[in-house]
Amino acid sequence: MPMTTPVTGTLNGRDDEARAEQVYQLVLEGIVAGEYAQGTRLRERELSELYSVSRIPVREAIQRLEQDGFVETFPRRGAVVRRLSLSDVNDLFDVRLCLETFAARMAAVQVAQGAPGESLQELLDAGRQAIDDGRTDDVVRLSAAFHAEIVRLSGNRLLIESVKPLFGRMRWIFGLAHNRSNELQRDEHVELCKAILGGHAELAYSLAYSHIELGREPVLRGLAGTLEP
Amino acid sequence: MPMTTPVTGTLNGRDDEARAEQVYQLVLEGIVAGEYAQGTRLRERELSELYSVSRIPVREAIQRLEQDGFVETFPRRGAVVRRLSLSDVNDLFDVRLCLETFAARMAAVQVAQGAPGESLQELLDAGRQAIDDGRTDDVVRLSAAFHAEIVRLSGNRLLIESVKPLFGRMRWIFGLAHNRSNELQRDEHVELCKAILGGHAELAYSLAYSHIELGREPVLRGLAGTLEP
DNA sequence: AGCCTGAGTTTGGTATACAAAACGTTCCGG
DNA sequence: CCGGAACGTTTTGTATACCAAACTCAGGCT
Repeated sequence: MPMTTPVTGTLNGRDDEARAEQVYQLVLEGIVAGEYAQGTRLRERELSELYSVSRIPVREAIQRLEQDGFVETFPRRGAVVRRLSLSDVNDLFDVRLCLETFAARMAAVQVAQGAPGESLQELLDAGRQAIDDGRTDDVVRLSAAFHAEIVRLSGNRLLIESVKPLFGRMRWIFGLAHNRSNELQRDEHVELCKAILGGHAELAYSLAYSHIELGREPVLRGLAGTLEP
Repeated sequence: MPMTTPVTGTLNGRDDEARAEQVYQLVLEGIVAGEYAQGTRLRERELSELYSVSRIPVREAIQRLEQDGFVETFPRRGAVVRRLSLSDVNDLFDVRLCLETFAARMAAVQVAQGAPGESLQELLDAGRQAIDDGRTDDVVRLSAAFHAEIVRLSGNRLLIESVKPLFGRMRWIFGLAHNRSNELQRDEHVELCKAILGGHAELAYSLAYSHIELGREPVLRGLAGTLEP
C-alpha cells in the first residue's frame, strides 16, 4: 500500500533522490567537458527548464559549484563559468604541494602504525590494467583516485574535506590541458606507493612533492593559449 | 508583505540581497556562542520563523554552514549542530600547520619581492592597544585577523579560500576552550611579523610552525571535558 | 553627441502547496 | 508483558506562482 505512483509523469522514470545533486553533476560535466565554456552565463530558469526541475535544485547546485570553484556569482547578475587564469593554475599546484605532500607523509605514518593500505596498491594495479587496455578515461580516473586514496589514508578528515575542492579543479584543469605521459606518471605512483606502504614518511613526502611539481609545467604548456592573463 | 527583519538595527536603508548571509551569520553566532549546543537540530521552519525569512535563505545558510563544518545534514532528516571530537581538534591543528606555515613562508617571499605588508604591523599594533585596554573580544578578533592577513599576504587566492573554513572552525573551538595568555601569543606574533616583513621565508615558516603548535595543548586541555571520543 | 528613460530580462526573495521519508505512538496479537 | 505492524505527525525536498529590485539595452530628448 505505500505508493506505486501511477501517474507522476513530471519526471522521467528514473525515480531518484537529490535533484540538486543531479543538476550539480550534470552542469559540472558540462563545464569540465568544455560544453559550458569559460564565461558562459548559467541562467537559473534556463537550467531548470533544460533539466526539467524547478529553480530550487538549480540554485543549490550553482551554490555548490561556486564553492567548488567552477562558477562565479555576482549579486543580482547571476552565475558565470569561471575564467581560469595562469595564477589559478599555479595557485592550485602550490596548494596541492602543501596538502598532498602532507597527506602522503601522514599516510605513510598511518600505514607504519598498522592502518591497511592495500587499496592503494589495488588502484595502482587497476591503473596498470587500464593503461595496457588503452582505456584512457579510466587511466585518468584511476590516477585521480590514487591521489584521493592517499589523502584518505592520511586519516585526517578535515584534510579530506579541504582537498575535495582541489580535486574538482584538477579534473577541470587536467581535462583542458593535455596530460603528460601516463607511463611516466605511473612510475612515480609506483615509487610513491612503495614508500607509503613501507611506512617511509619522509621519502613519501619528497616523492609526492616531486611528482606533483613534475605535473606543473606540462599543464601550463598545455593550457598556454587558453588562459587569461 | 516582505517585512524587514528586526534582528539588528543596521538592517534598514541600503540593505538587500543578504537574507541568506544574515541567517548564516546569526546561526553561526548562535553556534559559536554555545546557544545552539552540539547535537541541536536546526529545523528549517523553526529558523525561518525565528528570523522572519522564508525557508530558501535558511536552506542556503544551512548549506553553507555544512560546508564550513558547523553542522551536519542527513538526507530527509535535516541538519544538526556538529559534535566536536578530539580528532576534529587535532585534525584542525594539523591542517593549520600545513597551510598556515606555507602561507607564512609565501608571505615573506611576497614581501621580499616588494609586496606591501604594513597591514600586518597595523594589526599587531591594534592588538597591543586592545590588550592594554583590556578589550578581550578585540584581542581575540585581532589575533584571528593577524593570522588571516598572513594568508592574504601569501597572494595565493586558492589558499585564502581553502583556509576560510578553518578559520570558522578555529573561532568555534577557541571560543569553547579558554585560550592561553594573550601576552605570550602576542610575543610570538611580533617575532613572526618581523620575520615576514624582513622577508625571511624559512624563519617565518618555523616561527609560524611553533606558534601554531604551541596553541594545540592549551586548547586540548581547555576542551578536555566537553569533547566526544 | 551625450545623457536620460523606460521596457524587457534576470535574479533574489516570498508564499503556498504537496509528496515522500523519517519519527512516534498506538494498538494488536502472541 | 513484549514485539512489531499500522497509523498519524513532522519535516524535508520539490514545484509553482508571484513580486520587487536591478541590470541591459534600445530609443528618445535636450
